[in-house]
Amino acid sequence: MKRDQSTEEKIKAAAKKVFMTKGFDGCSVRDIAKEVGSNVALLNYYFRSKEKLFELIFEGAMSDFLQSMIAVFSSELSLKEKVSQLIDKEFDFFMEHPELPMFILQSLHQNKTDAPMPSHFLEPIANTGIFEQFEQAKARGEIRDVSIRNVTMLLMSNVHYPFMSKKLTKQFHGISTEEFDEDLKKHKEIVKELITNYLFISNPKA
Amino acid sequence: MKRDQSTEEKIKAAAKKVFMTKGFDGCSVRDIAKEVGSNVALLNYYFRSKEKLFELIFEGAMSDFLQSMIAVFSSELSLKEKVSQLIDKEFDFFMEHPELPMFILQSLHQNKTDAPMPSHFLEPIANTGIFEQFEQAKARGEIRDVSIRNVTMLLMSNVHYPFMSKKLTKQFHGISTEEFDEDLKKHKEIVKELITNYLFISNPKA
DNA sequence: CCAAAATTTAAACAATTGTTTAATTTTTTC
DNA sequence: GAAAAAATTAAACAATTGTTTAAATTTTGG
Repeated sequence: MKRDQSTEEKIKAAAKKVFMTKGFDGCSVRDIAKEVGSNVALLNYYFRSKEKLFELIFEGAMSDFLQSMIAVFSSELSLKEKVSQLIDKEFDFFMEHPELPMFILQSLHQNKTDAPMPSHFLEPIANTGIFEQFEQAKARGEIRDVSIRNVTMLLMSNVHYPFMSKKLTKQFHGISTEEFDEDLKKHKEIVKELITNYLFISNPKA
Repeated sequence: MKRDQSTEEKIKAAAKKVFMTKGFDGCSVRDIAKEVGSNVALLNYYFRSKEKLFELIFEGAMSDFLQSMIAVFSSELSLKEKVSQLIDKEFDFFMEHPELPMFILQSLHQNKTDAPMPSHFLEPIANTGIFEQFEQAKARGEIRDVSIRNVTMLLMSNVHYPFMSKKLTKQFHGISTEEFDEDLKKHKEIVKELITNYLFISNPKA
């Protein structure tokens, strides 16, 4: 029956590469086939349509996107250490996959459907108990009286945006990729200090 | 010679609307023509090609994008007040044009050319003297020893990203547009406090 | 080794793409 | 008001789009 598992995987890898860099609208199925080194018909043989193939790639990307978050939240650390580690791990992760934030946000942005995020993405995060840990820390007066939604916005802004704005930032300051990467590293440290300083009250209950 | 200035403007307005929401690759010239309520050929009569029309729209968007920044920097305020006002004004501006950050970053991201930003965009900013004001404040010990590039990254991240991530954030938290807008307002205040607290040393020279 | 199944290919499909041509309508100019 | 210029249209163009068909090739199972 099955002859070569690797063909299906090769197509997925090529599709991921092409979709990530050019976006759904910015590429043709022939672009992907060329990347695979095969015929266009093969793509539809395995994945029915361009749209179906894209949905598969997007789901995988979204899963990766949320994975590093879950790993940190599942640990047995204090909230302060979790926040610090989250910033660290997410930065390291996006250093390896710098195109991911843009791909996710752009795909959602141009997605016609307002379909809600499937629960299999969100439940694992809720199941880490991070929300309860946050509310308890707030109740104990260890952190500021700020909503977790606002903390999330703060974290995502500072972790995702720099990777999305590489071209704008490089052109804006007229700097090289090396200089930009230096700025990225420094930014990570600034954000860690900034957010932990803001969020955590130095003398709890005092 | 000229009959109706408004036709050219109507096409530009339609192109702006369509390009902004769907992106260059996500729309056809016929989409724009339909938005205008006229023929496709009219677009090329006025603007030669889809690409030329897009470049025009993009340049205008980039100009708007940087304009609110220049207005604040040109004022006679202290650095601290400028930073605070910048966040305020940029937020208000993007409330009116929420699709602008995504359009700019996405267009740059998929732009094949690595052409540098034209100087007519950057010079007005440099001419405000903001860079000198920043370095002087640093020399006086009023602000932290952090590069202006890192401050820029901090500001842009927190000001642009929330408008780009609306769909992700709404789906992530399962909230309505009204709730999201409330979060946005709160985010603005948090960012103002966060960045000014971080950047400005409370007791200079001490 | 041979038939059946699975895989891969080339070719064609109708629809859509950006652009151009040429004709028509509207406006301007004198 | 008639000739000239400008604006607008319909139609066609070649190329590209996603998808399908049918034939060819390769692999599998007995």
